[in-house]
Amino acid sequence: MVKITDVARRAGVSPSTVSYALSRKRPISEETRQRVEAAVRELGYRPHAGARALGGSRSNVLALVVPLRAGIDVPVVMRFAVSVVTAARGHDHDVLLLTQEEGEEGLRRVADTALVDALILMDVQLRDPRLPLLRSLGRPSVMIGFPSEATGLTCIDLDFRAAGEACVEHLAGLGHRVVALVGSPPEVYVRGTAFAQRVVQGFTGAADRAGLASAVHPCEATPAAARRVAERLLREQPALTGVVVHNEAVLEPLVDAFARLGLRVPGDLSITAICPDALAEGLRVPVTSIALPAAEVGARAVELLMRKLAGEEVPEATLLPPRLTRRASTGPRTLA
Amino acid sequence: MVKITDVARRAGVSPSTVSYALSRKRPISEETRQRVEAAVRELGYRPHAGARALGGSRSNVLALVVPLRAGIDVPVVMRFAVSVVTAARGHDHDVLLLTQEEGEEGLRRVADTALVDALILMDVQLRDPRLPLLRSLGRPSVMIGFPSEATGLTCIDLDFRAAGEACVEHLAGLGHRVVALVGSPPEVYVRGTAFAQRVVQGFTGAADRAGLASAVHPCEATPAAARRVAERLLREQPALTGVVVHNEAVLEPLVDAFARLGLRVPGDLSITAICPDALAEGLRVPVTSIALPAAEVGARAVELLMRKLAGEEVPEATLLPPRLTRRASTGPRTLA
DNA sequence: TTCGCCCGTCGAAGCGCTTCGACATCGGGC
DNA sequence: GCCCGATGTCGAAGCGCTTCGACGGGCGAA
Repeated sequence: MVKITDVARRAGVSPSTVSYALSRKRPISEETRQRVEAAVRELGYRPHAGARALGGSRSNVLALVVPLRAGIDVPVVMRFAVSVVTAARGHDHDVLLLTQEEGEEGLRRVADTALVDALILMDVQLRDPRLPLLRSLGRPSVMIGFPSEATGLTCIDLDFRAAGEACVEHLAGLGHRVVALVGSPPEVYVRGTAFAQRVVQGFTGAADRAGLASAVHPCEATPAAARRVAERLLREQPALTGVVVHNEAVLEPLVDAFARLGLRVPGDLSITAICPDALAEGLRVPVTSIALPAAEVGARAVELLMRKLAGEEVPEATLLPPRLTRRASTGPRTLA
Repeated sequence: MVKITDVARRAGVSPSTVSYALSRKRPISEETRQRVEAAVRELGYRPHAGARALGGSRSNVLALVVPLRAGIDVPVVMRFAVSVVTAARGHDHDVLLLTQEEGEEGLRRVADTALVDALILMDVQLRDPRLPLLRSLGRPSVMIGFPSEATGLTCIDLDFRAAGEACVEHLAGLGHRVVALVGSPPEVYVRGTAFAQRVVQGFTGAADRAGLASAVHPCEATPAAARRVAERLLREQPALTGVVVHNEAVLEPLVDAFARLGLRVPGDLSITAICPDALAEGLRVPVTSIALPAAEVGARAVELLMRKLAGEEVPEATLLPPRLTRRASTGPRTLA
């Protein structure tokens, strides 16, 4: 193994100079640095990760905790993971993969052994048991998703309020005047899930600003509930022509229910959703939708972590702008 | 941070004794060990990973290289990854996630910096450019999948020959006397892909042993090709009642083609496949199939690596027994 | 000219752990 | 009763890197 002293000898300098030349933590003359870099190249020098971590108290490794739970969209998780790894490499860091299963003990372990410098958590729960731990870990962390109470921590996610707004604005732009939001199950709002409420706020606010008539309907995650909501919508808002769905589980049954009620999409009814692209694309009528920008979230999460590692202050909450993908389910209001 | 000297002081022994007590690399009296362990618990001691790696020249980290390429079945990859992480944790190791994108340079980097002790590669190509690198890396590695030439390396995968056999035996057991294999595209056989040829060998051998009439049909990965193969099968083997499909891309079109030709499954034709469970389950007629046992492959890969790290010799090739899942697509031969 | 300063470099002291050799103690075999 | 080999423990020497303090030389200011 070639070590720093070998490089030093070859370049005719001391080991500390080599270290400084490579880390640029102290001024080194251009000429000396050139010689050092040449020696590094010629010898194929690679600093020993363990030694570096021990000496410099930085391992240059991030922990990424991925969820396993049922109901998780695996391809989305994978996209997060890949974007995190790629972004981390861009900052000269590697990524250690932890499974949710390892739980708090796993987090504590990798943090306490200084195996990692910082952590990224995915699939954060509203009342996530790991929050107090994160606060006391003594290492920077970023959560992908928003728990109900995250003071002192850092979160990043899609801006669900803007997503709600974007859906409404899209419909308004197509001429729709009466819209409805089919939302999450009632208990989600009761628990105060941040992202669900944000959607409602965005939806309602945008509808008001655009002068649309609007209504919000929470909906259980069952096909039967979807059917009931569909019927109720038509009864209570006979002039309804635009629907926003923020409830993955009922999107398909809801579309079916509308069809069974004799409504054509988008002829009679335009539908937009906030859901994974795969779901929106796979339906009989592909649905105009806003998806979670996994790649961007991952990259930004890493960036936040790097800034925290550098001692910078970062915002507690980062919200990413939604992007709406037009598909077959939305069209201009037809004046029947 | 609590360090080994703190533990030593508390337990009233020297640091080296603590080290030996914990690693059990030298005999330590039961009583002393108890005291050391108590001190560890009371102080919440965690050995510093970097120091450990530096002192002991073992980082206790494995690298896992996951594929990104198009056409990759992401959930399957994820299942591999999770099983590798879980198995690694069972051996007190962590897992560093590398993306295929990083390429050979990434492998060299994590190996040369001693960030990892050993490597696991997924999605191995037949003539994988990384093979010579693996041989020269000076660290143990295991490949999931078989390249065409892997002397001196270690591979593990599903036993595709046995999978071919199992399909035939299942059909033979149901009374079928004339069977066909719809295989991979011709060029796959031309290139000598190990796993494709193994399936053919297993299929043919088992058919011969069972006294069945059999034929093998390579098939391009297009719906049109699937239709052509379906027609040809019926023309050339009029008495055909059993089909084995080893070509994910054409399974669905092939089933459709048979339906369009007026054959009912499994009434007229029994079909088995070697493909991911999700695909087999998702078809109109769920297909009896043999899937890649991702969890087991991952766990075994880690085990092989651990044995190599321990200096043991391990077999170059490990083949896992296939397991056939019965679904609706196979039934007894009906004597029309 | 001299003082003080900054630039560029060096030497040495760790970082926290493992491991090697040494040493003391204790039995058992002759 | 003595020697020898286990057995159990200790001290010290690294592992390869970073970093701190120091130092010499050059330069601008006084």
